[in-house]
Amino acid sequence: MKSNFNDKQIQILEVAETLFAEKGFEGTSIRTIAKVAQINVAMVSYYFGSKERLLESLIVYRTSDLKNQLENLLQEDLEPIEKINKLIELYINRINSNRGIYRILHFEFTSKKREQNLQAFSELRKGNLKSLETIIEEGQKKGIFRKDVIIPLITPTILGTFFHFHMNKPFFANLLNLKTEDLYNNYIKTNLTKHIQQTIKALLIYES
Amino acid sequence: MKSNFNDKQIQILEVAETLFAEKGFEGTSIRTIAKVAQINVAMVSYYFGSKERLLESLIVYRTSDLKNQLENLLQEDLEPIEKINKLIELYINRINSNRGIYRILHFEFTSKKREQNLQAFSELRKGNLKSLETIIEEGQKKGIFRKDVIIPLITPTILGTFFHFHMNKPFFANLLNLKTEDLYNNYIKTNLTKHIQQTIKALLIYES
DNA sequence: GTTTAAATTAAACACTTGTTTAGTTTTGTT
DNA sequence: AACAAAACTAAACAAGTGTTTAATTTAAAC
Repeated sequence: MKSNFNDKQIQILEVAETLFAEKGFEGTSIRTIAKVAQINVAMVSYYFGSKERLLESLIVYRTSDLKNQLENLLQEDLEPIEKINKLIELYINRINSNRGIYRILHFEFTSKKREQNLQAFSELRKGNLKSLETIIEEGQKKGIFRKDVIIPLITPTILGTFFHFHMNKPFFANLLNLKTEDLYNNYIKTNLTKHIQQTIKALLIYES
Repeated sequence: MKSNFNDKQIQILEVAETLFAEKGFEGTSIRTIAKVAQINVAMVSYYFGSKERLLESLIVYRTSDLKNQLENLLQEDLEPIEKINKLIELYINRINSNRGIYRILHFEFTSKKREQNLQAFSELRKGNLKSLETIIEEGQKKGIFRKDVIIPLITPTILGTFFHFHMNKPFFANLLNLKTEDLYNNYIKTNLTKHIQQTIKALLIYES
């Protein structure tokens, strides 16, 4: 799929992404975006119409290929628990290397004003949930997974754990002695990912 | 402990809490606060010094009694797993009935500008973590809990799951058919709480 | 009842906000 | 080279921002 945005638009989108993620949507002014992107203030209105529609464009720009990645995973020839582990890894890797946009989504999705604008995002999420359901039902049929788990609550556990950790980065970096960016990223890729996989596996398999 | 704020200040704080939670800190103007609280714009500066220090006061005002609640729980004569379950219930109940301030904390804590102002909050959290550690180590000594869990990552799983659910309220209310506020609240109190308890229990007890 | 301090007010201050306008420059096409 | 469309600009616009000022009202102390 070819991008509908030209070079200049992409330049603006990427600056906006960084700033929105750092200071929030309301906390970022068009003039700041223009200054950092080294363009005239009027260019944002010229290319995107308004600040609000710049945000919408940004979301479209960044969330258009996750769907395929998930569907490919579904097709792979793996045990259900392996698929779950890979799904968790995929989510974390993806969000971790697109921190900006996911932080923005996380922050702005609740705002009632924004609700309707982000409906495309809502559809994406429903699709993702369907993929997860498919995997878990496969495991249940095979008798590996327990049947009394509430599937829609598994995503909050996966993503919520990651986000809560990441949103409180200063706190955990201090607590766990992750002094450099590398140490922090490495902790996510290894320990945090493992913790989430361990948690979901236990939840799906443990019989009380 | 007696509150250091007078009636007028509390009135302002509670209006600010509602508005900050709804529209965010940057998204809320002092003039809006003044209008809703039916006071003059200058009163905020008069009583709190600045908008920023109004936020600090709000945090102090709202998070000063959680510590005791947790310490009382530690003293109770219960099995470790029961203590964990009660701790989860305590967290969710508390955050759920103080949604405003916790949403604000969740949103504003990451902002680099705010980091140092919220240090009191950081100390509170470290204390909470210590309490959780005590309970889990008790369970490990008794041979009930496995020993390879990363304790500091359990809080992110508990709170993250709850927050992720709650921050995406429109999405989950739609998905799970929770049409009224009551249905939504009831779902949190029953299903979501149970899911989190089930998850943490499985994580602590399940042996791979 | 007068004095003194606290509470409250409307107005002004200086500055930032998103957006639009009316030009100017650049680019591509014939 | 001439033209038209696209890209870009500085300036202005109206509205909103947090904070301060100086004046007034209310309350407490004597």
